[in-house]
Amino acid sequence: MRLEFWILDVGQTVEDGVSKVLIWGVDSRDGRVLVVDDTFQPYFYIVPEEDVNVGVLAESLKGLSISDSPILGVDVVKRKLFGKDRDVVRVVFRDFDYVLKYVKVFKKVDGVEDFLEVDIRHYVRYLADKRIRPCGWYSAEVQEVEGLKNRGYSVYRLVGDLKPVELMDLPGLRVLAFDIEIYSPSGALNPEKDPVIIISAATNGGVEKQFVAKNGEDRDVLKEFLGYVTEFNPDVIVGYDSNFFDFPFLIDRAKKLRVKFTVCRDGSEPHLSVYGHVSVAGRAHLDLYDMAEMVVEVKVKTLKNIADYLRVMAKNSRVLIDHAQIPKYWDDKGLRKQLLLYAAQDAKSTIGISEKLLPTAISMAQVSGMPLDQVMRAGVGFRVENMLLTEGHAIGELIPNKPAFGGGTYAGGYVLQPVSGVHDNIAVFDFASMYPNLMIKYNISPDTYVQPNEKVSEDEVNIAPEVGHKFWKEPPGFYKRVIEELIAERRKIQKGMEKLKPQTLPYIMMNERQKAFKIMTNAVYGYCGWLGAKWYLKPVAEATSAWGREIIKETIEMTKKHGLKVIYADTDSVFVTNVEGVDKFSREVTQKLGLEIKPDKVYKRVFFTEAKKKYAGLLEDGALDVVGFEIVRGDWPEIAREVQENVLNIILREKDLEKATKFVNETIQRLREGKVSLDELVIWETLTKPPEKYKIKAPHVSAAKKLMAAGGRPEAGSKIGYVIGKGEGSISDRAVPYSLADISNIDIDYYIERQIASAALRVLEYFGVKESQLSGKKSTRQAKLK
DNA sequence: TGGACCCAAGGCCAT
DNA sequence: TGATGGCCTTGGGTCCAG
Repeated sequence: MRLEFWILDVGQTVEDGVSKVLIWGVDSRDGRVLVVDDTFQPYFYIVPEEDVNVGVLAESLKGLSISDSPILGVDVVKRKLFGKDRDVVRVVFRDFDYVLKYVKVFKKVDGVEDFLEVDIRHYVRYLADKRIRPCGWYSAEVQEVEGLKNRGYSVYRLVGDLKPVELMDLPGLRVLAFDIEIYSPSGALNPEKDPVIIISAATNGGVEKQFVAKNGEDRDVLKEFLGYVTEFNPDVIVGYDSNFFDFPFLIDRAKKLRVKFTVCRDGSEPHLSVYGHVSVAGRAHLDLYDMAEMVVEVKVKTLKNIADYLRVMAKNSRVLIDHAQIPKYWDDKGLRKQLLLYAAQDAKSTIGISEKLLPTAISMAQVSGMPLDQVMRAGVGFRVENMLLTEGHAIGELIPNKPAFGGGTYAGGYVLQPVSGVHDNIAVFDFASMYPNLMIKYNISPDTYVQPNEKVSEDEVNIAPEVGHKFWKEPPGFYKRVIEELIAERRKIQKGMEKLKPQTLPYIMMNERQKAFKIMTNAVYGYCGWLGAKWYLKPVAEATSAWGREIIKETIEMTKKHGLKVIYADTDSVFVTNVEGVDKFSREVTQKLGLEIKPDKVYKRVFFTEAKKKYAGLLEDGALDVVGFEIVRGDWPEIAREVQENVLNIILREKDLEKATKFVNETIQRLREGKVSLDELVIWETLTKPPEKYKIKAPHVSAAKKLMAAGGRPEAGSKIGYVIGKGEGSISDRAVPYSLADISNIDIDYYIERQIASAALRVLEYFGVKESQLSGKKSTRQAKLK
């Protein structure tokens, strides 16, 4: 029979010595299905030493396989490695568990130089070789496996083809959000001792559930929750920090209570998988914290902050309870209601966030070819690499092993020193996707790179400026093909969108998809310069940025010839005086340089200091656009950012220096009078490693250590919020964690001098305002006292 | 002995 | 666990005038 289904998750197993690929999905009749393919065999390649006869080598390897061996075939095949033809030996297995064992055996054979593709997981290879992408519709010839009813899904065996179906719609996915609360008087969160008092759940169908401990007993909480998961049978499970908190705690707690934690579709228990991800078989588990990274506007990525930014909850109905207060709220019968409400809101926020972000995750899975539950957990490099596997296989390129060493840094984009001051009527032009287009134009790719010692005629190759790397003009390289395909796909989607109504689900999905194509296109350059990339080749990255510098410098020269003044330029953009004829200029640049340059925006007025990568301007619609300044930085306290924003607004809109200065002084006055809340003074910084591993003394590290002393658990990746208190010693000595701080013990002078005045003067200094004109500076104060 | 100056570490942002 | 360019703060050191 034929089965039409949408791929939700992909896994693998070995049964009776046979490798099987497990494809979980939702069929076109809203049924949940598992399609098993046992016809695809794992394999790897052996590269012979030079001067070794590959046929002889293959024969000698064949001799090593014993009668009941899992080896199904040893053949000589033609492939390419970095564009060079190679004859290699392909060894096919029945059971992927044997691959590494046989690598050890074959290593000892004379004439074997290297092994390739031994570390490619079976299902990853399956998807790449067969060009199957998760989160898409497929049609398969299958046979139902009987006797497996009443599991909430049907099982099929693939007996024929499996081919894509052009369908943009999504199946009716069932999404479950969950969130747990722990009763831990010590605050140490120990699953051996501390019960799970509340599990809150919310579904995309609007159902909300709560499983609450009775008399502090949590065995039933877990059991009832598991019962509900089985009953609702979700396709997608979402949490917030669920990879590192909710799931690990529940798994450990269930072990302690001897409750089988059966959240997987097949009744098994979840396990820790690649990229530090908790994998739930048959369902896609997404930790939305992984997606919070994309929300760059939110600097401190708590569930509440992300939910508020995405407007998934009504703000005024919020209950907020500090984690340390949970035991108190639980113990007090009067307060417990609030705790239950708080817990319910967390689950509701989580399902709300998932509704906004799931289309993005699905699109990234489609474009990268990675399963939905891994794609947002995996780094950008792995997403690109996964996408490249498919194309590599299609053109017979072997996947290289990661380089063991080498590398080093190389020069990047060119940044022009800005002309400082205020400029009126400035147009900004951008080269659209500059690096990918350069890679296409000059055929820059790991398989077109010409080794320095190779003899070539100059008209056969493109030679990069400054660095001199050469790339064959023909045939089209691996990257060129991939990038052109990505661009073409994106155009196709954009064209399809023209027929759709905005705000509808199909439109939103297609918009997310075209964005995903753009993101992946632009990520190829970053990938090629990444030391962890299998296709890492420094000259590829180095040549791309060198051509980029050439292009932007030529553009700057052309601008001058057109009589336009260049105010600033950074990598792929130029800021020029906006006069009549700028359109002609951009057409000429596009034509002469063979790379499309487009007008991006126009500033009615824009301000530069002497610093690069910092400017602020008024756009034509009147909005203030701030780039690089403290206003947009998460490591400056709100009070300083607010002052700077007001100063910039006053200067750009009203050109009123006195008014701007007055505003700063009023804020300083407000701070002195204690009319400022602690929240406005908190400085947030990320702990990038455990506090004890820092070589230096720094305020956020010192604050983190104080937090630990008070029972907190800051770790690598935690955002530390701190304020600077009064007293003796360095700033670090006086950094106090936000939660332990007292507004009456704030070092007012520090905030005035180092934060408010510092941020304000960054702008005001260019208009001649001196430090001494800002009231309450320590120096002036001391002078007065004298 | 205190201030000027320099540098490395660290974090975040622009592209 | 994509890249480089760049700004800025902090702490710690040296040098030197007084």
